[in-house]
Amino acid sequence: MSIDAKYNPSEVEDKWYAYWLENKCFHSEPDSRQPYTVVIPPPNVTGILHMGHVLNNTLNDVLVRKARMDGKNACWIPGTDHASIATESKVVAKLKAMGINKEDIGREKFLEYAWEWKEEHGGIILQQLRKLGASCDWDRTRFTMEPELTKAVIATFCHFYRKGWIYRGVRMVNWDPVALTAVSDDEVNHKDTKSHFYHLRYYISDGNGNPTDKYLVIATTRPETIMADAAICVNPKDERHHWLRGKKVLIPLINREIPVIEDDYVEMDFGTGCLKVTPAHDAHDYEIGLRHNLPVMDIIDDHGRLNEKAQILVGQDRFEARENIIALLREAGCLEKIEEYISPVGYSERTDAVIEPKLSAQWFLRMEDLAKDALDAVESGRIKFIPDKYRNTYRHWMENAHDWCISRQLWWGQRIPAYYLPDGQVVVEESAEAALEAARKINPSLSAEDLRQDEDVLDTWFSSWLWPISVFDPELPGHPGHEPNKDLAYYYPTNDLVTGPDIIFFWVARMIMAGGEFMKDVPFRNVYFTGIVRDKLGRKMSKTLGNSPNPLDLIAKYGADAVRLGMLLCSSAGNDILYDESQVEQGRNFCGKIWNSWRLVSGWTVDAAEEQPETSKVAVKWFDALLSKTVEIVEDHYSKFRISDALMAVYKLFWDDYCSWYLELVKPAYGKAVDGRTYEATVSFFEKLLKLIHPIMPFITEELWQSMADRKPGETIMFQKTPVAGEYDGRFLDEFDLLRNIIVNVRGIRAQKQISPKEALSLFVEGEISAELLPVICKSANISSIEKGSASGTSVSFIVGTLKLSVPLGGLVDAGEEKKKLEDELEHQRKFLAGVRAKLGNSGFVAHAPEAVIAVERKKESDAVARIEALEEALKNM
RNA sequence: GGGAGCUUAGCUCAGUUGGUUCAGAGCGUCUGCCUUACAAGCAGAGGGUCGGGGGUUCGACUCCCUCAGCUCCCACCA
Repeated sequence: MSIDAKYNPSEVEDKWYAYWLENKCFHSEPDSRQPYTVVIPPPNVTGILHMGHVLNNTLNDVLVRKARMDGKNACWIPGTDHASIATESKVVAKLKAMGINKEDIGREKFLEYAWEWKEEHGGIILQQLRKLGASCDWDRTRFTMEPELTKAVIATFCHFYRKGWIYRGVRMVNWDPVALTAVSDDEVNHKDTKSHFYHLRYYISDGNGNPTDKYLVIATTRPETIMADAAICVNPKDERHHWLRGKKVLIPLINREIPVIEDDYVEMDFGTGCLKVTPAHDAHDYEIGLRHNLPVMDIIDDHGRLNEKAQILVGQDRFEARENIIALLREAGCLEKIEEYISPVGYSERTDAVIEPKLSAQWFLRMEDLAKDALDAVESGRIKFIPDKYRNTYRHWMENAHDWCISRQLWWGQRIPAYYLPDGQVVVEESAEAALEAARKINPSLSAEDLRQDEDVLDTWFSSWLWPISVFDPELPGHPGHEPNKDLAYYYPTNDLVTGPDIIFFWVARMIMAGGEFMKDVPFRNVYFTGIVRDKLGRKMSKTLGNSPNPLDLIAKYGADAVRLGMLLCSSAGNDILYDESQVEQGRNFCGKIWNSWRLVSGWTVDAAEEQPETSKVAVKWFDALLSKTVEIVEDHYSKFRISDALMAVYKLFWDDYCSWYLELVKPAYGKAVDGRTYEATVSFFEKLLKLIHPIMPFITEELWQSMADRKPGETIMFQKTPVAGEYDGRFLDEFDLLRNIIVNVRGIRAQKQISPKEALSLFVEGEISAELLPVICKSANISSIEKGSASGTSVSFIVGTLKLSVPLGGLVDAGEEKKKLEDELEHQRKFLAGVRAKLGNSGFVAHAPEAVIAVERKKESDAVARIEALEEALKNM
């Protein structure tokens, strides 16, 4: 677009993205360069872009573009996750709206609908990422449920099964009686709910199943489950209940005999100290049941109704049964009292139904060895977490890792490759054919129809934990002996992973496990944890609050570069992000600044014969040095993943130093031409600045880089080399800073008549700054090297750069006050010196501190000595 | 209940084994400017006893103890 117009992002963004695609700028193949690899945290296939994705993928893209410009072979693998639960529930909802029930149409038909849905809505998010400028290698796009990756998942299951680490067990799941499915722990919302605490009498049995007149009292919120009780439990330390030892009690109404047992789990001061143990309907009770070998009786069906095992109230809903059983208990004289009670109750996130703990057979993967190795990978430093604090969280979890329940009662996902024989035996094989073959070794007469495959699918994370491996070589997971293919050998391990801390266990830890198991190597070197994006009031962004802006609207309004910068401005690793649209405005403003600065320079007329003015010489020398210094700082920030700091350093270099100082200094007077040398330098600076900014703001930098010179077809700023820091004179930079302070001060004095930096500079160089201004300059410029002149103490000399100025002090300094100040300073310096020397004399410090730290201390020591000498000298002369 | 972390300017946050120029940045606010790249701009200014208290030290935003407030993770008490 024309430089004379106002910058309009929407005019250039699609153009350059198409250009990059057309020239295969994102594509990577193994070659002799060093690879830089990242895999995207695969978003849900049917998801749409939200602010969290924007943050995550902007950070990822900055890292990838930076690495690419550093000359590495950058490869960013995009893809999506099939997200069993989320996707299945969306499909179920859609079918429901069409009047179709999942169970009625059956598995095959349902999956057809699901795939149809995926084809229709899947991958929208990947298109949206392009709007953001994400430089993914789209040729390598993967989907966790595509055939190749599914094969990898199944092979992995078989691998661990053969290894003996996968087993079938019983577990308490969160059953949603409305959706008729189990939901994961994090899909359960615990809400404090008003309920009742029912105190019930259980009469002691006489040993023959008949009640005696003695009884104990238990407190429960769920009286409708008493028919499933397996025991009454008390704390062994609870002396109040010692008389119950060895006794049996009778369940009210049905008079079934159950034992009294003892377990530490029971809190003595909660309720009555007696707990009814109902293994089938409470997770803790189930654990107790296991410890004490109690029978399990399940009296609630899938719809939350009492079944025939309950003996009474059969067919009633659990809440209805609760009301009714209270009446029966009251009649039977077993109801002691009812208390009001607030208790946390689990609700299904999706249906808001009260969750029913339900026992069911599940598949588990043993975590013990996997967790140990994965913990070591982080503890040993082979994987770094940014910020480091998440190591604690990680360690805590890994040391207490429970076995991983990998089965899900869903249809959308990889179906568990376990096949049951008619007699209940099970074979696990990669395919139905292989399973039949294996089954025939047990029973040769079996046919394919006799085998029944497990109905459940695998946890989504059981496919995404293979992601960093399977996206390159789907053959390898499950077959650790296989030779990695060319891609995997070249790109693995990946370098950095950018993701949220909420999935540190679900995903990050498990990828580390899979990496250790199949590659004997970590899947990535660094994990950068982003925070949660919140609104400016600190609330989580959510649909119901309506406080989440649509990123695409933002991009349309402000441009992708502005959105990226706005997002990065407030993002330090691991902290939550309080998003505010004003940050995006700031990004837009920065685009405008960059644009307009080139508008200025490109409009200059150049006269090669013109001599370069002194001020321009100084300005060029200064900015060249400052650029080098800033590049060093920026590199340091990037190396420590301080992205927002790197961004801010570049931002200030461009706006404050390049635009406000450099351009103002070299700008030719109105109607005059600029000299050739200054022009060349300016253009070269601008190009370097564009390269520094490109990883953060890819579109505007490409547009300007393309327009500032004739570029060859296919050329792009994406593959230009990051500017490298040259040698520079640090002292000169310091002097110039001093000069800037003085100029600022001169401006302040002459506030009524503002002068340009250039004017101020010449005033100073030509000695036109009057003596009366110097004491003020001295004060504001914080000049440390004030030298007392004559013994009378009436004049000072300033040393600024190579200039030495001397002026009378007049009555500005009180001699007595001054002496006191110097004495105090001397005192301080002596103490300081003693402290530093004590530190240096400490053999432990010298032995363990790095060389650089010791050097700093030595520098402090010599500086302090010099200061003390100077102060002593000054005091002597007063 | 168990674990982790946070508290620095009006807001959002930096502050790298305690050290002199370490009390900072960005935004916002206030003041003055439509100066021919840019009012989405330019030039300036003000603003914090670093949550409270105590301790260690020559010296503490930094280390220790304690109190208060907030956040997150895990478990959710029959």
